[in-house]
Amino acid sequence: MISNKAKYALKAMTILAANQERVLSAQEIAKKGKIPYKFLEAILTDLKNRKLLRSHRGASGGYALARPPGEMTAGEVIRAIEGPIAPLLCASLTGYRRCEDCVDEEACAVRSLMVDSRAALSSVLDRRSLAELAAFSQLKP
Amino acid sequence: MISNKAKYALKAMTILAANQERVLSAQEIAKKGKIPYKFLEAILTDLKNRKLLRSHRGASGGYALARPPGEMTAGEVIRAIEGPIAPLLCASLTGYRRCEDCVDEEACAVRSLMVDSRAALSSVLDRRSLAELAAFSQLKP
DNA sequence: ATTATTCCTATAGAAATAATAGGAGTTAAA
DNA sequence: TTTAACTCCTATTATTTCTATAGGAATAAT
Ligand code: FES
Ligand code: FES
Repeated sequence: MISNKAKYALKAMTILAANQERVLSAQEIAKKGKIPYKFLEAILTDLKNRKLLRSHRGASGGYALARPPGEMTAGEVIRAIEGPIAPLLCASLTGYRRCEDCVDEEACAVRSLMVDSRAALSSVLDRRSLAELAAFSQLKP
Repeated sequence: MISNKAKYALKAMTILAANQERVLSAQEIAKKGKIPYKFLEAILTDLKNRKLLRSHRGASGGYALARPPGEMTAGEVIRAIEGPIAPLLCASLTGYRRCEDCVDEEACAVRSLMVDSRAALSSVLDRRSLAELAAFSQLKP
């Protein structure tokens, strides 16, 4: 289970991808995505610090994707907010950490299960681009 | 990311599957898996209440799998401890719940992504039996 | 100037996580 | 029949994470 925060982040990024030509204000995104405004602000700041968004201050400012939506993936967004997608750190590529309680990692059945889970998850999250998400959301306009 | 609790549950179930012939005490499992004893006790109680384990009280008592390890899956264990494996409830089969903030679920790109993620995860977790986990852990004895 | 924005810091309640503690009840074996 | 090894039950607690909310300073277009 992912947090609301990650879900809102994905929604916001999808909305931005679907309006790639314009800069959207946090207010606009909050309204379109039914996301609590102040919470969204914090999320957008995170995404900006992680270099997934660019921001423009002042009147008619707002947020825009840092790169073309075809080159950004859902996995990146989730990692930016939640950290590694592997169910256990011992199975993570991006945030590996040893399990104190497992003597032999190579022989650990739980780890092997989680390595496979990570791969399965990654095959979905790291292959789906924001462009695809935006396209899907416009199937029913 | 899953909780320590779920990880310990998987380890405990794997240990039990690898010693299918005997009844193991919580102490024994705690030692073999390097799991905090009192914490493990609570976990085993959960697994028993969810009918994944059978317990025998008193001297030479302990815990044993409720069914043959070939017929129990990692997915069952995780669901018993963590609840649904879908990243969002709107994408869950076992614990479906509507998203308040999404107007049209069918057109929601985030949901579609999570439906696919759930399927990918399930294809690993619901296909791996405890017997397989036990076998793996004995590759290096 | 005015207004619409991002940006920054601080706060905070609620829930989940990860245990620990102590003891009551059960059962097999000595 | 005692005793030791167990499960089982009920609390308690510290820490962290989640999910926001509040208020105002900095910035930029008009
Ligand atoms: S090595 Fe991480 S669960 Fe065993
Ligand atoms: S319906 Fe659940 S995220 Fe949109």
